[in-house]
Amino acid sequence: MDALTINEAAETTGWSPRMLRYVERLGLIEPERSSGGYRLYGPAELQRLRTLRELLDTHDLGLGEMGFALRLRRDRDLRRAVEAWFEAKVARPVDVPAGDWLSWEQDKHSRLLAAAGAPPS
Amino acid sequence: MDALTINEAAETTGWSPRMLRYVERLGLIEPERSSGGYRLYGPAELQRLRTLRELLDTHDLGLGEMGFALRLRRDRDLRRAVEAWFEAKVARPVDVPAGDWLSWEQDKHSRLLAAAGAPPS
DNA sequence: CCAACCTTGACACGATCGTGGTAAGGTTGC
DNA sequence: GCAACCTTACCACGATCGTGTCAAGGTTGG
Repeated sequence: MDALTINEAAETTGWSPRMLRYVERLGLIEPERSSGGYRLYGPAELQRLRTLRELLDTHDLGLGEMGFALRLRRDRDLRRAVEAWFEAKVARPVDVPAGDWLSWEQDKHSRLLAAAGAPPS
Repeated sequence: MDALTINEAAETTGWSPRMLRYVERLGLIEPERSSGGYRLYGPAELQRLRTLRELLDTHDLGLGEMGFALRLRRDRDLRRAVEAWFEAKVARPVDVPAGDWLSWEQDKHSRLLAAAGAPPS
């Protein structure tokens, strides 16, 4: 057989079965299912589980943070919005009439989107 | 005067003073300081505070997640490691001798780093 | 067919997050 | 010089996270 059930996968990867289900719910590793609904972990999933553990340990990350990273890479709008916000720190427009910035509402947002493009730091 | 103190900034942005300090501790918005140590919020910071609020609301984000996004964009190693892990989901090598993958320890990591490069989804 | 395993769902519980308050002391500006 | 504001540093407290355990029921395979 080429696929392990959840307890076997837990033993060879060091994760607990509970955590494997949690990791799946975060969308990070979603194993195939048997016709009856059993999770089936293949070599690829097992390896990814091991490297995931290593990634979390070496960079002191949490699963939630990896879940957010996944969201970032799946949701293009979100990614662009977040990047735009950070870019604004650099690409600050100064052509706003003094005294007017208090009423300068966030339609600036669109301007930010137009000015996309990250300079190599 | 062109810069507001923390309470004034709080009033015009809707954040609480407490939260402004928190946002600062996360590294998201770090206002200048007066010679005596008072935080001084200029137009740019005020605008960023407003757009930050909007970003969090429209995408249902938390400050912690934005803090992580900041980490991602500041720490090149972290960003590459995270990306490499996600890329591995796609760029799965199959040239591992069958039955041997159980002992295939995570020195694969280096291979992953070597195989960087995102295909346009 | 039946023991051993898996499924989802619920309750639990310490740790961290998001947010507020308060205290002790320094800064500003009229 | 002094009232009003700011600073940092704590204690607090509900909410969520990470993780475990248990219960009721379905699946697998010899």
